[in-house]
Amino acid sequence: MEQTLTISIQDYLKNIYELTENGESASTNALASKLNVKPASVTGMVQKLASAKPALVEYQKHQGVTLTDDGKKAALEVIRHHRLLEAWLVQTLGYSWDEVHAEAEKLEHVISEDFERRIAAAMGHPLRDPHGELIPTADLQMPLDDSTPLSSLRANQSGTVQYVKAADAELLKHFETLGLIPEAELEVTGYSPFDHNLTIKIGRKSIVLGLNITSKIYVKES
Amino acid sequence: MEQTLTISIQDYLKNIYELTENGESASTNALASKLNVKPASVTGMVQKLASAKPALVEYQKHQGVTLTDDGKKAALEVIRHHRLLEAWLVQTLGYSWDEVHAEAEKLEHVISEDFERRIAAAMGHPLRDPHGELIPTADLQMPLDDSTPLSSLRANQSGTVQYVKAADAELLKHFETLGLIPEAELEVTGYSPFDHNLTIKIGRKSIVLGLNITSKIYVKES
DNA sequence: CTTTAAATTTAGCCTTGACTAAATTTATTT
DNA sequence: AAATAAATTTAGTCAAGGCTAAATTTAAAG
Repeated sequence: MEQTLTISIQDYLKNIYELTENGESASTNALASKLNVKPASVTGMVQKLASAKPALVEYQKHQGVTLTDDGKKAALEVIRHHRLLEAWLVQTLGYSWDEVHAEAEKLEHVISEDFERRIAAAMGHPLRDPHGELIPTADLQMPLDDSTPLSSLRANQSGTVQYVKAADAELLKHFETLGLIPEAELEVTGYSPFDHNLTIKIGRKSIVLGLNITSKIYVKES
Repeated sequence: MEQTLTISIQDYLKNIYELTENGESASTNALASKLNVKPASVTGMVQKLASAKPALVEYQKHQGVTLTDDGKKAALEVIRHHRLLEAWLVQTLGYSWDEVHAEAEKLEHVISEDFERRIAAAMGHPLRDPHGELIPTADLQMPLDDSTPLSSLRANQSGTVQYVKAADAELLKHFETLGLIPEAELEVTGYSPFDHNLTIKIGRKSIVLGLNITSKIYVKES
């Protein structure tokens, strides 16, 4: 019997935010598997969030959930905490790029606004976390992203890696080995229209990357 | 109707530790008022802790609680977290001496052992927190204290302030104003056997302190 | 030694947020 | 359009960890 640890409202909101970034609404099932909880439990919590004093989500039976403005603010608050913490842990405690996530995941829920301000100021109000993800501003707006997936570049285009979208540490390590880390500069030297593979030059080496990778590396074209 | 926020087991253990440092056992009532919880709730939790897989407390009806070795280890773990965090927050984020407590109170429960090791190492394994309280060692022993209350000194004895035992920020500020902070050096110039007041010289000023203060300032005689 | 007061425990209730199983709705096939 | 499959919701259960009120112990006072 698995111990059934309880998910915070903040986690619900954060995950709804992530699932709805594409404009679609989040399904009960998707949320459930993201949160490691049964769909029925999600339904219950979502109903509660929808009927909270200031409603945090918009919810219609069988139609999925969306965040209200209040809910979105709360979600961005947690995401800001998370990303600032990741940056902070890397910069001051020498955490590696792929170790910070779990620690930030726990701290994000308990730090004060004062703590948030202090670390933001100490780092000079960074725009992106160590993965390159955008950090919501202090007034809880998500900055516009001027990057595109590496997979959208073609031969002779070049750019600077902005961020790397990978959940698991193993993949992150792999990217790091390839040199595909934020700030890295690269140039596309070849494109295979058949399988969408790209040949890129990074530093002094030339490598071929499949779509599974090029769709996860975001670059700013230059 | 007050919202009834739930107290962690760690908080129970930490507070039992503090109440039993004098060798006595902790009463249900004392624990209840420390934790802002009703005595009946304490009884319930204490019974649970006593019958946990490895028992965390020793408990006999109407006799109060004591920590088992396992319970003491868990308590010292949290206390170590708390004190390391206070030191860390003061040193790296410029928190003032009296602001750190609340923040550390929240963080102490969620940081990983890795985080603990990192901040301890970054600070060079400090012995005391910013209040001067001893920090339990990495192997969870409470170091011996070689300090005595200022109230035990007499004329012509002098010492260095080790720590200041005050719960509320207001009192801490007062001590700070007087210059009674860790590392400060002072000399006792007078003693009134009637009311136990001490006249001390600290820096270039001379002040008279009552027992209410001298019993809370701990010094290392020199 | 009683009596009264104070502290503690018991018993039963309430809320939260999970869970399972059954019912219902929506979506997909044929 | 009917039948089946997949997703979602409802209903009822459970464990935690608070709470209150009543019962019981221990301690203090006369």
